[in-house]
This record gives sequence, C-alpha cells and structure tokens, in this order.
Amino acid sequence: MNTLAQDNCIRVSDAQISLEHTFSCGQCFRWEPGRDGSFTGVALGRAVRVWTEGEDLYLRCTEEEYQEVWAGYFDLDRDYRPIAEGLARDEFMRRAVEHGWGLRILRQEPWEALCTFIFSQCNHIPRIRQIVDRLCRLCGEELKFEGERHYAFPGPERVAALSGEELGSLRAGYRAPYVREAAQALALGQLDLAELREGETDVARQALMALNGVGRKVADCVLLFGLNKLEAFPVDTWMKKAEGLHPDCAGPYAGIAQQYIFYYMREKGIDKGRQKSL
DNA sequence: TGCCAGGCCGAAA
DNA sequence: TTTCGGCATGGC
Repeated sequence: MNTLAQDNCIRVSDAQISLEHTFSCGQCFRWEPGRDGSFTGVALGRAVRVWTEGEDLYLRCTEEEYQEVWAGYFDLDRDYRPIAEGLARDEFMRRAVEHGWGLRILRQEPWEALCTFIFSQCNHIPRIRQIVDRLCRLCGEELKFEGERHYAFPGPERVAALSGEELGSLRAGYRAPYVREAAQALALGQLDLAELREGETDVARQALMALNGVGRKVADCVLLFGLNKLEAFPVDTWMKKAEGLHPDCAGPYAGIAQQYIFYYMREKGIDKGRQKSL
C-alpha cells in the first residue's frame, strides 16, 4: 500500500477496502452515497469525499489532511488480509468474511461513537442516522466542502448545554437524557475517553458502563468503534447463544469477527432464532 | 396497522 | 441469577 497525491486528491493503492461494506455494516451513521459511486461524510471535524477504482482508494483532500486524519480514520496502516484469512478458518466465518469483504473497522471519534450508540439502543439504523443528523444540524459546526454545507459532530460541551426543548427536537425519545448525562460527564471531566483508549479494555468497559443508559452492548460498540479495542465484542441480544459457537468471538480480533457476523446476518435477513443452524 | 429495532433499567421471581 | 415490563419513536 502506498499513497500518491494527484489532481486535488490522494490515491491509496491496494487499500483493501470496500466503502459500501465499511459504511453500511452498521458501525457509522454519517456517510452518504453519491450517484457516481462515491461517498461523502464528516468525521473528526472534517468533510471528505471518497471513492474506489479497482483496488485503489481515492480521497478528495490534501496530503496533510490524509496524514493527519484519514489514514488513521480508515485504519489504513493495518493489514486486514491475514486477519480476514485467520477468521475465515471455519465455514460460518468464511461465508461472513466473504460477504463483507473489504470491511474495515473505522477509528471514529470516541465521543461520537458513545453518543451515536446510545442513540442506537432499540432503534433502527435509518432512524439513528436521522437523529444523529438532526443533532449535527442543531449544534454542530458548519463545514463548507466543495460548495456543499456539512456539519461536524458537536462536542460534548455543546450537547451538554442543550435545552430540554432542543433535546426534544432530536426526537430521540428516552435516549436523550442518557446522551445529555454522558455529555455532561465528559464536559465536566468526570470521564476521559482519550485516557480510556490508552488503558485496559476491561477498565474502559467498566467506566463506560457506569454511565446511565450504557450497558454491555453499547459499551463494547464504543470500545470497538471509538477506542480502537478490536477485541471488544458487542454481542447482540440474539447473538448471545452463538457466542460459544464461534471461536472468533474471543481473541484479539473478536470485534472484527463480530462485525462480519452482524453484517452478514442482517443483510441476509437471517432469523434471530436460527443462528445455530448456520 | 402492527411489528420491531446494534438495549437499558429496575423490580420481581 | 434470570426474567420481564416499560421506555419513545417511526421506518417498514
């Protein structure tokens, strides 16, 4: 894999990524597909457009932005081939990995991961996207990108300062107070997500679960998608019984395995009670 | 029109 | 320790 700056964009050769699978597998909520096959999204306070041609990934950004933001966000320094090959050693995982080929775990901003996965509880992905979009439009910083208007994900201080009426306008239901409490904990320095990222996974999990409205599932989603803990395994309620069936539900890449499983089973519309027969 | 969703919480058994 | 109802909302 190497990079080349050309024509106002960055080309990453042999990037081993499927943008479709990466963005639609349920790990993130802020990427929009364009008619030309590209995707436009906002992360880490920046907007960008990305697309693939063959094995190459293209990003509409400067080389400086690529190095500072996007190489890390897309986890492009990590070689996914041996990981995927290792996971695919049993038949079920082989099918899941084949289905989700090119899926990469994004290194999202920790607070955004926490906030969006609190919204995710008992919710549909399209509706999660709408709630997150309303939040960003309500209080996120406006970003100009190629003549388009985008909005950054608002920091915890801004969310903590929202009025009850503003929170209600998100139409997030009973999850809104959970998000506000989490935002307040961060804004007041009672919880430091950057610190958790550097520490032990179990310690971070316990700290996250101490928040009201954050259980094991949401905590592990934050660990996996926001704190780069690839061994975290966000077990779905219906997936609990399958936990013992797949050896990849443990180990250093359990989170990646889990995301392949989640994406595979959701896309295939596989019934929740039938996972044992897969 | 109902069903149900990347759940969590607190009470009851 | 496990089970269960309630919680808001709206896409399908």
